[in-house]
Amino acid sequence: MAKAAAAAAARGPERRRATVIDVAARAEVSSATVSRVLNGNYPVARATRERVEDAVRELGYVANAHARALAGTSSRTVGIIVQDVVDPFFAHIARGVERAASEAGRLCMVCCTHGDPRRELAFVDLLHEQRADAVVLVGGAHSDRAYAREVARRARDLHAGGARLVLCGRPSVGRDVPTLSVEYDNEGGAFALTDHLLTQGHDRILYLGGPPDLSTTRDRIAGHRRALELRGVPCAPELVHTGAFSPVFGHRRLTELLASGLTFSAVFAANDMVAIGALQALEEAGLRVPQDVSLVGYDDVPTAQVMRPRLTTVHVPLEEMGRHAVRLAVPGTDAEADAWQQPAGGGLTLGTHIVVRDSVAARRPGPEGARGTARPGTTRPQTQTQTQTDTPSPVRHRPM
Amino acid sequence: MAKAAAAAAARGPERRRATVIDVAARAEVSSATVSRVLNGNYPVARATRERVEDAVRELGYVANAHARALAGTSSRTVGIIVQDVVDPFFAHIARGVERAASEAGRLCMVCCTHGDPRRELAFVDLLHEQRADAVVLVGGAHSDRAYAREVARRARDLHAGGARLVLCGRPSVGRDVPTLSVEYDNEGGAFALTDHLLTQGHDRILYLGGPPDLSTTRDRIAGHRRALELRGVPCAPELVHTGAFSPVFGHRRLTELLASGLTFSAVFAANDMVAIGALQALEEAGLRVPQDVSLVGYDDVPTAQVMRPRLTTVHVPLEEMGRHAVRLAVPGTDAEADAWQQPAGGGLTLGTHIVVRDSVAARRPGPEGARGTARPGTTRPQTQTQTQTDTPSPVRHRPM
DNA sequence: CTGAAAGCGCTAACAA
DNA sequence: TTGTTAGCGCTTTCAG
Repeated sequence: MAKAAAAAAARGPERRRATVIDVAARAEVSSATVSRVLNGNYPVARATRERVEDAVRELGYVANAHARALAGTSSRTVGIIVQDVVDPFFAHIARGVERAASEAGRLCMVCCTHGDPRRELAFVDLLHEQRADAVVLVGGAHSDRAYAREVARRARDLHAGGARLVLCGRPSVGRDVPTLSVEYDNEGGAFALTDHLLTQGHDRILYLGGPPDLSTTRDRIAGHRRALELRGVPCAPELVHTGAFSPVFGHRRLTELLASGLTFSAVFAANDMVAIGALQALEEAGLRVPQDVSLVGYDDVPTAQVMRPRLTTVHVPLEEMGRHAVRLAVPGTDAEADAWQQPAGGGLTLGTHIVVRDSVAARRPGPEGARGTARPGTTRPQTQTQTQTDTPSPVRHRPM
Repeated sequence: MAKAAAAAAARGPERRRATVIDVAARAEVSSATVSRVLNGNYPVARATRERVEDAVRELGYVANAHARALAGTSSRTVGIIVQDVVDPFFAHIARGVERAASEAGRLCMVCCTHGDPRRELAFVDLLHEQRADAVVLVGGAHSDRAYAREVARRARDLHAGGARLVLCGRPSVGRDVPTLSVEYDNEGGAFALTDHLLTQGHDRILYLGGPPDLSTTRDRIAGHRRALELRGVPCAPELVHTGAFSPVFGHRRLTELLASGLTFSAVFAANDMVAIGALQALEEAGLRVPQDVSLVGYDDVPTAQVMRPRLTTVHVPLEEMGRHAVRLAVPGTDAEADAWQQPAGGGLTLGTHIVVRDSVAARRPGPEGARGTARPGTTRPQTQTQTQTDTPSPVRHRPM
């Protein structure tokens, strides 16, 4: 009788799972043979294999992934760190990551930070402990020097251990830090959106929402400003109100702003969630969208098509970003081979484009006044979604 | 020099992570002491501890969760198996699971089946291999004898190994199979919804969507039928059209049905996603909701409040279900202690209630006709969401 | 308070 | 084709 089995027997009849040793004993082979049958990566005589398979079945044997990971083979997992699984922005990226991981034979571990940078760091560590093949850090980063350094350190640790840190939708943390990155043209999308609004005659555009210290917010505002400047429209500071990325924020803040008497003819919501709240606030104030006020969002989550009026927004290839993130980092993919060559260069940027729907109208000349057009949402013929700008994906896109 | 280190040296200068041995050597203590410092569950002299902590930092040591799991302590992970992380129904449950897991100091592994029962089974195995403390199986189950047996077998294996299979929103797989379960009053919600429609004078209600062989669909239709029978309304078979749980299905099928000349005054969409598609089909056909046709959904996902008209639906405590699922199964929670006592009894059912919004109107007497009310979506005063029925959560609810 | 040593379950040389 | 045997990195008695 093998040592392990003997020890188990000595421990008494407590709950115990079958191990390779048990299977081996039952099939009257060695543990190595069992391993070979299980992994199917080595020739095993048919009869032997069948005996082992029977034993496995009879014993209800289930391999131990930890022992397996410990004994050499990779853990076959990838980790993803997001703020919130429910937020469609993150959910879609997570789906991409999960799918690509699963296609690469990996399990996906999801962690939610709820916006706390410390939790984010802690999760990177946790995932590192799990020996994830890749850790994907999703969404805007807080622009904090010390924080970036912490991330950089972890990226190096991960890299030293054969794993990869992938930055998805956030800026690099340093010139020669071994991270991979999947970006989207955040600034360009914002530029195109504001330009669209400008073209429609809006010159007082309220920028609403998004945590002020987040890279995402910074980039979107940058694009917004660039468009403004290009048309020589002054960028009034009282028209920029950052805060959060939620419907609640959009609703609350816009309601306050409306009450304060601030004037504007269009609202650039920092993302679609904020736009949802903003729309509600506008409705409650008796303002029609787009007749009285135009409204745009960002991200193009599915709800944008369901809202009435349907929301004009910027399409971001969320799921695709997630897929690329793991493709870049996980062994067994074409992209991966290259990625390892370019220490800090493994970055790709996907294009964004605006999607014109029904929430923007040309600015009316007078202060108030009926525009004889149809009300949205009823028998009006469906306008097909129009693509304003659309660049082939992995190409940097700069509408101008 | 320690054995491991020697072996490593022999292996050459390849990429290698620091281990407890390395840390021990550097701090000039034994590996046992390092372990004690790391886990902080044992008294260690202050000076020693500090030496170890320094060594850890200097070496960039990161513990190996697999070795840890292997050496006895649990893997500290829970697994969740859903169809799709993007679908709000699953996303919300997943959020509950993730939060509760994280509160219990566990990592959460998410797997997506995309509706394939075989993938589901495969993931249970995978999660078992990972030695997850709990595996949460979410959403309706395919009513298949053999399949239920497979699930039952895995539940027993898991249980034998000290883990738990939690059925979330799906029926038990057998009398004395050691599963835990978190249900919601699916049938009751459907009953209440149909009853509401009936009360408004609708007697030809189209039931639309949901995979026909899914337990969820079966239960919802059962509630629908019960309400119909109770009021003596015949349940016309041509008014039940199952299929899928997506907007696309809702849109396509309803468009066909409308073209076919089928008559009905209300649509009971199998869930909110189907309702979204149905609404679009209705609009395209020039029918107003709720003036011409009433529409209800199920699940009460956030989008239901954003749609115009806002959707009347059944609220399901999704996130709460997720939380309960892990509470029940994971060591270190109050609920958990009891759960282990009751082999197959660890089940709780949360209540559902309908949420009345703007998508249902009393059936009009004549065939066509203007109802002088305002069009939805503009300056109309906001009707606050009304709660029709609402039972305290963990109590079985049966509107009647 | 600290060290020595025995595994946890599996894989991967290396032999046979 | 199959068996033997080292470990993988950590926790945990059992001594000291």
